[in-house]
Amino acid sequence: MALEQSDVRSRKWDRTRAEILDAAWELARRDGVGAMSLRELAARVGMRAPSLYTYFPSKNDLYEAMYRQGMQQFADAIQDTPPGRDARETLANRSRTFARMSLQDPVRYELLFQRPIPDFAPSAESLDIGLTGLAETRQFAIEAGVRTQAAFDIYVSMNRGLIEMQIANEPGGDRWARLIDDALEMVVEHFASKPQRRKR
Amino acid sequence: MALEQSDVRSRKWDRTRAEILDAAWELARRDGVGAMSLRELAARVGMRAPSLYTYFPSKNDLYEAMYRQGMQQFADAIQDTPPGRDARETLANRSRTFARMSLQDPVRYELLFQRPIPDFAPSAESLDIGLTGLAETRQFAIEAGVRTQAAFDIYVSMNRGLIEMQIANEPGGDRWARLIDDALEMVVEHFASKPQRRKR
DNA sequence: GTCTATATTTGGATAGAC
DNA sequence: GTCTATCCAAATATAGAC
Repeated sequence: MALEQSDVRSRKWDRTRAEILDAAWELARRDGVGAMSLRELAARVGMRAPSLYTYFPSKNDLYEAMYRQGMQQFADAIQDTPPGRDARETLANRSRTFARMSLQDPVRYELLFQRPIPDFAPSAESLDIGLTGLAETRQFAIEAGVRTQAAFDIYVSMNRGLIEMQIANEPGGDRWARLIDDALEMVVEHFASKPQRRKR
Repeated sequence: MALEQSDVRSRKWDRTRAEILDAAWELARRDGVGAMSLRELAARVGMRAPSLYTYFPSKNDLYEAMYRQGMQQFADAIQDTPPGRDARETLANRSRTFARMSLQDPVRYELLFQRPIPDFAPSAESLDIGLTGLAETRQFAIEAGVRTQAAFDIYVSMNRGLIEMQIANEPGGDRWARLIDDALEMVVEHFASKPQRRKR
């Protein structure tokens, strides 16, 4: 069954759009996400700047597409993480995946979890992409004995703290990254080994 | 004993410079440290942009002055932190001071501990300002039972993680900030209550 | 020391021809 | 869809008068 012409056209359009997006990530990795210019981005895909507007109505829409794609990559990776023999292992595996994804591409981490561009705010729809995986992870944490929201917040902050120290102070190294497993196990052990009170 | 005329002049120059620096912090707090323009900064102190060059040779020199000042404020606050009854309390007090300073002015935190401006790198001299206080804190940590560099890195990362989660997700709130004391105590307890092996 | 005027660069975005 | 040409805004920084 032959494709409609409009389908062919839109598939080409999609491919070009994806190519621009790839080039945008490359450029962001080189110069920082805030220092990316449409002129240079266009040059990288063999175009002039105005042609980009065929694919993205504005620069913020480009950021939005990058944000959504990055968020989707995180969500996919988290949900593709193999479960362990118990909830505690599954939680550890997911945390490792999050750390690996973060360290693998610090610029993506920056765009998703810090606020590097003052004028850009991701859409609620894009923000939602990660919520399902996060809710699942929270359930594994509960099963692993990290029961309260506060305990889970500490757990997540421990992971994030080591990741951000690694990225900020020694990108590409492992001084902080190599501590992640032990540090997270410490948190789980702390909360799992004793009953948690609801209030203090 | 009368001041030399050159002293009078330089004191006025110092005052104006300090006034510009204050206005720069105000502006950075409002717009973000990367979105600060010299035109608006000048307007805030009743000047035109070119006049600022009498006090700062370039915008990067202004950033450098801000960085140094912010670093000095952190160093002073840390070293003015009252000691506790033992090393563990002193360590906790210092960590609380660091967190309080961070949350009190997130833009200062950002300038000092993240890299918000791609073209700006602080001088080695400015970076050194915090080193003495950090080395002292490390000593208190050792006395408190947080002996290895890795253990101290985890301790610091726990504090930083909670601070950054608070700033990034809920500036002005306390969802993560209120967990700092307990989380840091958990880390100290973990390392202090058992002998630490040098390697794993 | 401060000003006006301006150089220079760079950015996002649009108009309209092809 | 892509281009050239251009607009418009904003930024840092400098020259030279006062």
